[in-house]
Amino acid sequence: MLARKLDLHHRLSAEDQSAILALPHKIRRLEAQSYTMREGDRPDRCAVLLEGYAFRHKVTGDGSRQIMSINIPGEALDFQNLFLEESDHNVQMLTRGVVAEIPRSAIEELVLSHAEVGRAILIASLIEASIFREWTLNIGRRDSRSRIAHLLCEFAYRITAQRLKPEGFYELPMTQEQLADATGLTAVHVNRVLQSLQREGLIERDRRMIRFLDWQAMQDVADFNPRYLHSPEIA
Amino acid sequence: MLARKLDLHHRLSAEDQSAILALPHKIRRLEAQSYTMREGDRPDRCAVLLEGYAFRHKVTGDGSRQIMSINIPGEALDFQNLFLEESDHNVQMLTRGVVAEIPRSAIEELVLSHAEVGRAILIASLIEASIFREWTLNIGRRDSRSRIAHLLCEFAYRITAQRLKPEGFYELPMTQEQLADATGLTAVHVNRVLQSLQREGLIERDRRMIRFLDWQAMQDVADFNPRYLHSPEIA
DNA sequence: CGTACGTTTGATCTTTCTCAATAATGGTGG
DNA sequence: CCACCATTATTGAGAAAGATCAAACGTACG
Repeated sequence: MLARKLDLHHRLSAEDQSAILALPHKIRRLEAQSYTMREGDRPDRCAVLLEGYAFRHKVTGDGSRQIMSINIPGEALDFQNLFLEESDHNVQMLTRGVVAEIPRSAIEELVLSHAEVGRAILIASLIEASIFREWTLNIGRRDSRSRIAHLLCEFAYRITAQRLKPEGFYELPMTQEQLADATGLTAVHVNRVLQSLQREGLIERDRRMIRFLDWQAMQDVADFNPRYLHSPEIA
Repeated sequence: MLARKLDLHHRLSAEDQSAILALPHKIRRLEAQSYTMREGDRPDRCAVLLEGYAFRHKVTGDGSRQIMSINIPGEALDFQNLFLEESDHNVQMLTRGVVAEIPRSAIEELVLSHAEVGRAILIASLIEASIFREWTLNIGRRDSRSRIAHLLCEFAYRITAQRLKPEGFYELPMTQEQLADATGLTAVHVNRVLQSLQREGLIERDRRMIRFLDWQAMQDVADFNPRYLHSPEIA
């Protein structure tokens, strides 16, 4: 279950794979909104997301929230924290879901005894860092229309690469307020932009389902180039 | 020279230290604005910054630039790229400076033979990722005043922690246009905000020199909490 | 079937951008 | 050392994107 799902973007030997498989872990079912890590916590375990979606966020002193990334099934939620003393951000479930929790000590040992696994964890962490950089560009330098389109493209691309997407449409399990917190906008403005994308025939919406009517046009509006995802697969 | 400067935020054994010391490298003097890495390049070496300042940035399709971080002496510039196939961003010198260039292959071997060094590189990369996240929060959720104050605080804090700062003031080697590209603002607005911080007696400026007149007040304006820097030292 | 949460709409306000002009500054060649 | 040129900083006026506030409308779920 664990090794089949854990996506490390890096080929591992059978021996390394079975070392991962042998990792002690506890399967845990989580409700939407529950935290797997809070800013200030000492990380003592790593959750691997098996089902459902999660997100990372931080909050300013005056209480506004910025979401810094979305996590999809197959991704480890806590590599960003596990090797540091103290978490600098929150990790929260977007939907209900299932995680496998691995004790920190087991991973520490694995990394020291299996250098290639350490390398794989480094690579996965660096790819996430690349996503953070793209989000900084997105929020700092694109207008609201491109920003939102970019988020939609990234999500569609990633779930497609992970073979989680059925057929031209998908569920984006985020409220408009969460979308706003991910793009540095307000929920009201997100609502208006979504409506305008719909009016122009780029997407269709039903509830939280999004259907792309023109993938190429969306990519153009979004200024989306998947290079930063460092994905071996093609969408 | 190399190991004395390379700052890895992680204690290493004498054996690991001397392995780093033994790394083949070439000292190179670089002019301001010169690139050490461009988006799309295959990373084949890692530059360690010995003198001067550098920055990371990306450019949107319509040509606007977003700076994602500043690097100061002692930091490795290319851990973010070295373990991936293709660079997803540019790294450029802010000032003239000196770097030590280490071949990728030498680092790859070192990481596989010295697991603790690999761990140190992972930690350094994760700290940089934490800085990316804080910048996303800064740009997405703080107003222009806090944003700029935050950048000034971070820079002051980091050069202080690295013992590069002389005495209450320091040179921030950035034009107002670069400051704008780092904060998601325009140069004109940066100019006005700097003047207002000065008018209110928070900072003094002379050329690119910045003097903090009230460190606590600046931290308050900036909503600056150094936790995200994961720095062992105290400022 | 009521309540809490999320979405949509309209009106108005503010921050920040844009455009354009002027003033300083720094570095360079003579 | 000085004149010149390119870059950077500063200022003002007007425009625009997105925020804010407030209310109404839907919808899911207990």
